[in-house]
Amino acid sequence: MTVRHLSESTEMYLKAMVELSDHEMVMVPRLAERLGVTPVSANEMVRRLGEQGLVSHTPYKGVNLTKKGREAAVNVLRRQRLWEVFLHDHLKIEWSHIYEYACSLEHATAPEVTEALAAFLGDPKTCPRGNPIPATDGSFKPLEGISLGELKTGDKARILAVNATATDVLQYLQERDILPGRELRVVEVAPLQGPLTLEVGSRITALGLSMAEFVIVKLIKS
Amino acid sequence: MTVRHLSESTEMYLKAMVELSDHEMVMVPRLAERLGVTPVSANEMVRRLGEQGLVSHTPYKGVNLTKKGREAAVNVLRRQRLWEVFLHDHLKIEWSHIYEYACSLEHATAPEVTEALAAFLGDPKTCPRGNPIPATDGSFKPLEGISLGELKTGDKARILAVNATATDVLQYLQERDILPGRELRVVEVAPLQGPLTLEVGSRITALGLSMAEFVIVKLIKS
DNA sequence: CTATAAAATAAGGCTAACCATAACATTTTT
DNA sequence: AAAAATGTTATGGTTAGCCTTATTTTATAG
Ligand SMILES: [Mn+2]
Ligand SMILES: [Mn+2]
Ligand SMILES: [Mn+2]
Ligand SMILES: [Mn+2]
Repeated sequence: MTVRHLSESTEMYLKAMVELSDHEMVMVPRLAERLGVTPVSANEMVRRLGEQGLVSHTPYKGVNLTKKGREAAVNVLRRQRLWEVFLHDHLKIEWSHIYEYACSLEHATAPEVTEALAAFLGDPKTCPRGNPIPATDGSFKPLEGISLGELKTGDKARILAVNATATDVLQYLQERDILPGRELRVVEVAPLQGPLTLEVGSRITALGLSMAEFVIVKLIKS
Repeated sequence: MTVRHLSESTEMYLKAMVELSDHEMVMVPRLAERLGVTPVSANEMVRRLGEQGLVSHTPYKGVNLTKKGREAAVNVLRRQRLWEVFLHDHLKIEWSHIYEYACSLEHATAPEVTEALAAFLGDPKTCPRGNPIPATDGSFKPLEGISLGELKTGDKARILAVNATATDVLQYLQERDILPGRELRVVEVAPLQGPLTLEVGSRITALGLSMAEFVIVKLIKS
């Protein structure tokens, strides 16, 4: 019954599932990509997670989290985002590095430490990448935003969150001032999956579609 | 040349070696006890550590750290003790739990995080268990104290450090106010490895020899 | 110097996560 | 309906860390 200690790998699979698509089914090869393993390895792991009652897999349809799995996953998210706040606000670690470091610490954090950290930080509601921090009971309101990649030429929007995880991608975005809170305007959308041209604070930047997928925005004016 | 990422297990073996006896040789079965593994497993691990140039093992004489191994070990100590300070002073985690929690976090802490944490904490010199915190370059002055088990009846001493690691042992000591900074007097030393009777702050406590070994004191008056 | 205790090694096993390569099943596209 | 693309499974590996049981080697105490 009690959720005994889950391995780092297990926690990363579960977290990847909420990050990729909360509640919807995820194809196993998508999980594999996100986690940097082969589809065969991801299938093996999904079988193990299934045996532990953390996920359910319908072949050719996808995997999703069970109640138990989702609880564990959301708890990992909580730990990760609390550490992100600490690393950013208190340790003054560079924004583009905090995800990576928090992603290590999250697996080494006991419940008592998690709750003490939350209290120390003043129960923050948002992490530096713009995402909501789940409460102790697992509740959190997902962002009501759309991907930057869905905007059309001329649209104006405010950046809500940046969901990239790779440090180099985060650094690339940080250098271009594509950060939570910033406002932007879509100057042009190139055809054929081409790049977006953006104006962010009087600065013009081109951004590939795959990177734009990571940026969650709220439309201000279309 | 560069010390790439060492596994948690590797770091724990190295740390155990400095904790058990800095610079002196350690018998492999002593390491095994400290780490809670069988002597066979410890021997296997020592072989692997030897292959990586972290330790050198002379059969029937003992193991010791190489320069490279000691550097890595001391760095683990630094991380551990910095986290202990954070957990104790900022998160207000109960004293008897901080070793255990810091012992998880230490392996998940990148150099940049370690240094930022040290700066945040104001470069503390001592951890809540009384031990010195090694500097970035690995330097630290070991405590010049003796084990509480070496005291004689009538001796007065001040507790410098408590080197226990098991949470239940730490809790036992905490309950009896056997903490760094406290002063005590040895009321009686029972013969045949028997317990010590101590007076700690007007309170009389009996303490087994094996626990007394964990307590490092400075003799005030004999 | 020999008996005993302690340390080490040999041998065989286990599990969690990974890998590659190949075969197979299903869905999607044409 | 067939072809192509995608997802899954089968098979056989690897590595790090653990385990047990049995044997061998060395140190040490009498
Ligand atoms: Mn992680
Ligand atoms: Mn540890
Ligand atoms: Mn073997
Ligand atoms: Mn197999």
